Amino acid sequence: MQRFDHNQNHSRPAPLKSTRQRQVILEELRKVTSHPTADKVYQMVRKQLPRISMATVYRNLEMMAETGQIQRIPVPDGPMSFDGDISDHHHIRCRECGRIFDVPKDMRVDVAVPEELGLRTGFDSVECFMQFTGVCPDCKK
Amino acid sequence: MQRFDHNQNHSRPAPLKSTRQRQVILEELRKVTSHPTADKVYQMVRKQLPRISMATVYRNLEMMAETGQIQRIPVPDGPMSFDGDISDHHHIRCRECGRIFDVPKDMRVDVAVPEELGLRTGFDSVECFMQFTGVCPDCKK
DNA sequence: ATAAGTGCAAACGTTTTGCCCTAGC
DNA sequence: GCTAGGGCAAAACGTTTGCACTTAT
Repeated sequence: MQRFDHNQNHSRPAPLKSTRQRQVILEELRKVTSHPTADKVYQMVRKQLPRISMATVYRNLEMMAETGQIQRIPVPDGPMSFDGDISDHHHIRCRECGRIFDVPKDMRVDVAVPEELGLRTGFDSVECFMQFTGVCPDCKK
Repeated sequence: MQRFDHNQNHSRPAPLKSTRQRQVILEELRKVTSHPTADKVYQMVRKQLPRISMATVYRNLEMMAETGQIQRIPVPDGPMSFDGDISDHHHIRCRECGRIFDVPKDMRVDVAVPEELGLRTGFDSVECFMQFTGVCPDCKK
């Protein structure tokens, strides 16, 4: 089934139990800058919790995104990536190697646009998903 | 396997044969404004070509995107959509019903950003994928 | 004790593939 | 006649779900 709403700001109630799985997932995600996919997170936490399942990883990533503890980074035409850094920033993805890097959000971008767009299209609560791509310094060779 | 490059501007050689399947797919895509997914395109062309297969639809959509005859619209967290209108414009997607609408590209958006970003990140040929979301007039009720 | 959370395996929706057949050139 | 392209079925991929078991509260 198709899910249309990938907005992460609908905060849901915080989890009721504190589990080792959750702790490790969040820890690992916060200690890297690599914006891993669910599968990468699974590989990372498996070193500490060899019996953890993918389902648990997915369930917790989803929950953490909805409670605002992590950020989801939808990758057009690729698997979802995750970011333990929830500060407001952009991402730039290398078209060669696929790696995602942070971009500080201090530029004159997408600022006045959503309101203007709402007026012109009749849409409510307009948001803008934006992702930069390019060829990273490493891949320039 | 993961595909990182969803850029549609790497024009590949034009197809060698003209087939009925190709004609119908392109026709149908050009006659609607609804930005259908591959499955929707399949349903559309099946009325004229009941024996066509999904594989053919996917193969042709990919080829047409790479030869610049159609546009791919990656939908974050949803199936790829397609647009027979290849003129330069943005899209806005309703978070309630999932429909995609056109937005004219005449706003002061993403203009000077890529160059500046290149300087600041060391990336080459920076591009910006941008997609707006909101609640469409119909879904406001 | 209870119910939230886990692991496992199976299912899901989307997209791709291999193989053999069909049909444009 | 040659080979690009098609149909079919199966596989691949990322993700979700049902269910019985475990564990934090």
